[in-house]
Order: sequence, then structure tokens, then C-alpha cells
Amino acid sequence: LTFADFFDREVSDVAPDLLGATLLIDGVGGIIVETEAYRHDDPASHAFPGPTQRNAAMFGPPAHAYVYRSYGIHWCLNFVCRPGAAVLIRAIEPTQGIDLMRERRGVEDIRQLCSGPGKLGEALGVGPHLYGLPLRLPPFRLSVGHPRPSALSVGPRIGLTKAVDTPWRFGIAGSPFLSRRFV
DNA sequence: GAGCTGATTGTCT
DNA sequence: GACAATCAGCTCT
Repeated sequence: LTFADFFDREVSDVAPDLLGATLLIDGVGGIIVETEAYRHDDPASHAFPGPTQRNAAMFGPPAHAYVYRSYGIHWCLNFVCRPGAAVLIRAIEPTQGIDLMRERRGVEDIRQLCSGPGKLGEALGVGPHLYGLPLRLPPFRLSVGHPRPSALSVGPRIGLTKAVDTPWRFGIAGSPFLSRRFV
């Protein structure tokens, strides 16, 4: 399975398979512990209405970054899979560049650095300069040849008003670095 | 621990 | 002009 082929699969398969992978941006980051899947034909997806200027990267090649601004405030990072599908990176266990993340976030508690898509974006320096960039190359560093986590949690996605019950949120069971507990 | 509210701005109808 | 894949800070329990 090549790097690009890893992403050229059903997004609901890619999202759980990313748990345990290491993501760094300019050497800052850690282990992915929480993800969500969004499909082209999924009413909750930014791609659902079809291609627009904002979601263009979601219709580009797999294994590239889709970045969007949330609530006019936060920058959130996604990995593009098949056309119109992407995985939202929701939480990371910090392992590298922790001091820089503390500085960027303005908090000390390591659990508060990357426990949510907006927090993670701030901690890793996510911004529009990363839009559409390949995940294979710097400033990204993404290892997908990782051991499978011992147990996964699955549940509905967070913060949506559509497709509220689709269970496409995935997490490493019991991780203290999740954005929220799974019920 | 759960639940509410305001902040803030790009995007699309 | 409505709304959003969020967060921090607040209340109450």
C-alpha cells in the first residue's frame, strides 16, 4: 500500500486507520488520537453541495491537505481521500515541539494543547498557507506505517446539525488527549 | 460534569 | 443575510 493508496479508500476506513499515526508540521505535533470522516454524499460534509472555491481541495488528489476556517476564528486540518471526501484531524497526543505548542496556545496543560480541531490547528500552526499541499512533503511529516491501537472508540460526529447520528467519529479508547469522551 | 453564550468572519443562497 | 466540522468562560449542580 503506497502513501497515496492509503488515502484512496473509503473515508470511513481511512479515518480509523489514521489513529496511532504520527503527524508533524515543521517538526511540531504528535500521535493522532481522534478523527472524523466526511463523505461527498454526506449532508454534513463541506463537499456535499458540490465543488466551490472553499472546498476545491476536497476534489483534488488524495493525500493532500484541506484547510478551512471554522466560525471565523479557528483553522482546521483535513486529509483528502477520494473526491469530495476527507478526514478531519480532531485531536493529537503531543510528543514533539511541546514548548512551542504551549507558547502558541498560551496554556501549560499538555492535555489542552491539541484536544480539538481548533486547538490542534493553533498548536501546529495550521493556516491557509497549507491549503492543498501534499502530505507527503515538508512541512508535513506523516507516518502511516504505525501499529494498530489496541482498542478504538466509535461514535457520532461533534458539532453538526445534519447527519447527526452517523457514527463516523473515531478515537483511541481511553486516551486522555481526546477532545471529548466517547459515551 | 453538563449546559449555555458570545466572539468573529468567510462563504454561499 | 443566515449560518457554520469551535472554543473559552461562565453558571449551576
